[in-house]
Amino acid sequence: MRIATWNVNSILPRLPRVLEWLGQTGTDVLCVQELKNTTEAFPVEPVRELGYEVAAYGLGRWNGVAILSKAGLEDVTRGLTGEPRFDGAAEARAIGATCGGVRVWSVYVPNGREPENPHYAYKLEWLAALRATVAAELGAERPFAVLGDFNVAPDDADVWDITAFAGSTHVTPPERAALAALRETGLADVFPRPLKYDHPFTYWDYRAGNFPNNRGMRIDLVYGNAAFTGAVTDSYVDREARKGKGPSDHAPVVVDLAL
DNA sequence: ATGTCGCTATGTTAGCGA
Repeated sequence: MRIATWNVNSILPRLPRVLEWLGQTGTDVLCVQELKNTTEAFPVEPVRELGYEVAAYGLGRWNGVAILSKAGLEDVTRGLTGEPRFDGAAEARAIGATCGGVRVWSVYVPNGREPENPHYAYKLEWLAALRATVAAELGAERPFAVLGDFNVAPDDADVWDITAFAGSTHVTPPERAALAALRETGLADVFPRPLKYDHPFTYWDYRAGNFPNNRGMRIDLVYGNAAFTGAVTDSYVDREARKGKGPSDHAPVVVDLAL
């Protein structure tokens, strides 16, 4: 089974590339983030024509997550248990489903903006709710993984230049501690191969030639339990999908499993 | 580092988020 995660930065303008990529890679289960649209506006038909079932969760112009599967799609859950709101509003940042016996969550963790911004406290609260939701669902038997845009670089090596991140979100100790607490429920980082350079980045800002200069970050992650990681045969970042006309600013992370 | 992209309303350009 091939499972992947991809922040597409709006599903409608990205649809041609997503469809082409699904056809090329034969991905069985794709976790999508940043739909930037409502559940109802998700382009279900063209995805269905490729053989995928779709579970989408979008509330408007921001956020939005989905799971596309041709391995079955059951027990869909929208939102986290005890999920915090921001500025009084619910946001569509998490969706879970069981696909061919594997429980997957597609998550889009809040950005945090700046450490002083209320969005940063919201980010930490959101990660705590993710941990609680995961802890309640985890079992030893069933393969389980949380995939998505975590908006946290787990290690200094996961950004192109740690000195450029002084005072910034994505690298602060509380954010990294929240990831560590998530792993402590029984999950491990499925570390992908880079297809180029020494270190796998998954996101490069559109501006300033960041992609050609490889000024990237590894913030799109796959956290799996032992039943999941024990079945992994390969994992890589498909940086080819960041190239060319009209790409997302994120590349997909692909995981192959002997399941 | 802030050079781009996508979205919406204030609407054919500005402001916001990332």
